[in-house]
Amino acid sequence: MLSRASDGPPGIAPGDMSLSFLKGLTVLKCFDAETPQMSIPEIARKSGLDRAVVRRLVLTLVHLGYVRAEGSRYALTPRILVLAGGFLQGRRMGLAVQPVLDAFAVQIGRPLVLAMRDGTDAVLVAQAQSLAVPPRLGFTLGSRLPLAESALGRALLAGETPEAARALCAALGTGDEGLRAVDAARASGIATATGLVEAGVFGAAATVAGASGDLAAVGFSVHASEGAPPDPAGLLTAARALAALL
Amino acid sequence: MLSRASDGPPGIAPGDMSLSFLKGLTVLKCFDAETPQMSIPEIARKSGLDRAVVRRLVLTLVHLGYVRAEGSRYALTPRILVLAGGFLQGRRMGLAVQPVLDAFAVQIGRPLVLAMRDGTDAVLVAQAQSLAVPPRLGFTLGSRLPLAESALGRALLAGETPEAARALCAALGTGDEGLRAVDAARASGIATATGLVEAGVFGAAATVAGASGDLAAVGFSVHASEGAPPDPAGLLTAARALAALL
DNA sequence: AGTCTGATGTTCGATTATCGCGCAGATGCG
DNA sequence: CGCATCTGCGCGATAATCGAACATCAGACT
Repeated sequence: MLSRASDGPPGIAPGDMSLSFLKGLTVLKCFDAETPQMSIPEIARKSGLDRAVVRRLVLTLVHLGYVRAEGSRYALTPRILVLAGGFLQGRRMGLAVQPVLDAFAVQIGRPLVLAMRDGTDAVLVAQAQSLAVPPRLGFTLGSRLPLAESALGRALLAGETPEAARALCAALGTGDEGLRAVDAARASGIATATGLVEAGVFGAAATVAGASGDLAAVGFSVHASEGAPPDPAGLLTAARALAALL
Repeated sequence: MLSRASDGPPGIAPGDMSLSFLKGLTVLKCFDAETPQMSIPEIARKSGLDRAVVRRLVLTLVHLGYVRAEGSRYALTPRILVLAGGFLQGRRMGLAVQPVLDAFAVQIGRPLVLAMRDGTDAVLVAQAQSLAVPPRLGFTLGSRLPLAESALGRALLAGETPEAARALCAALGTGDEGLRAVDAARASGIATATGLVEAGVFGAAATVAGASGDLAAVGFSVHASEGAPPDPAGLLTAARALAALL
């Protein structure tokens, strides 16, 4: 995992990268939902790096304000969100995308989420509530969803070329069902998934082919206990409106 | 700005940090709302680093998937949000905080935001909509607000000890008005600010003294054109509910 | 079209920042 | 108390990094 070796063409020559920076980012991503707070040796075990190396990297993060010491353990600070804000504000998520997402959430009557592909995952990049419906799995910005088993992921795959979608499904080791679901989504415009990410949950999503080249998916999910889901056709309208903004 | 030198006690010895990692993070934070897309020389100018150094650091970010090339310019990818997700999920923002924030946004009738202090700024860490009210300034997670001129910032200062609040106001070079506003907020429980962050906007916030030590502020804002703001007392109830979760 | 200039991309020998072993101290357990 | 294990940290050796200099590119001008 910690490697300057290129895994695929066109790779980046090892001499064209910074090993220390790569290690530093490896340390940074050790802080996650399961382990928000860790000691130096815990980070060393999780990252596979030497304790002394981890110590210098963590102290660098402390110096810059991204991490703070809590006793002999370390945790991320809110400053890490500012890095995310660079992405969100750079793409005008707050100014342009969020109001449209909010309006469609009200119109459709369900909380909506917007996701983009990151490797073989769908990553949440915006969300809107329409009612005080509790998020089912506690998703936040940055939450990952599987590409082949979630409606959002399938909508993202549907937005790729058939070749790219097939390659991604192969990389995921997904069965024919996932690829068929993606093909169906491409044909109908609406991707669905039931009970794959969470038992009893139906999800629907539409592909957002951004005018400036960004690919995203907008969708909602409904638990069986909440009654029948709304007509997903509204997602197509939302997708068209969002496409102009991405 | 790019320095291993310690600015305040207790500092971290230069030998205890990684200069390459520090430079890398300096490059990462160059990507912001104003400059979401930059070339190597542009990043070099903005960061004060040599072009060759920037090139290696940027290619490291490309290799790890945090940045992608768009022609000869580079931009952040959604993967950067996953780092933010580590913070958000580690503090159960999605699972525990968001539903409470959503419920109070409905109850109070205004979109609500939750902020935490980051140095001399307030940083947005969560937000909830009640109606399809467009965010005024396009705020996203990670957006910064001034500590002394915003209701949220003043509520955060009110949650600090009087000594710490005074020191922060001194560091900000704020006038007596800011400090008086903080003192008033500490007394009443509600911080307010009118027309300082944006003309014609009234903001109100309450301090959230988290049970586990986290300090936050919850608040809303209303533009004069939207009519009278709701009674801010609801923020006190929201603050108490959120305090149990932070 | 050709030339010039400034900007940008890239290389590689020199230098220094980084590595990680080994030691000292702390902690927990029998 | 003794022992085993874990953690923090120093410093000589070395590999990673630096950045000057060169190569290439892009745009302006004639």
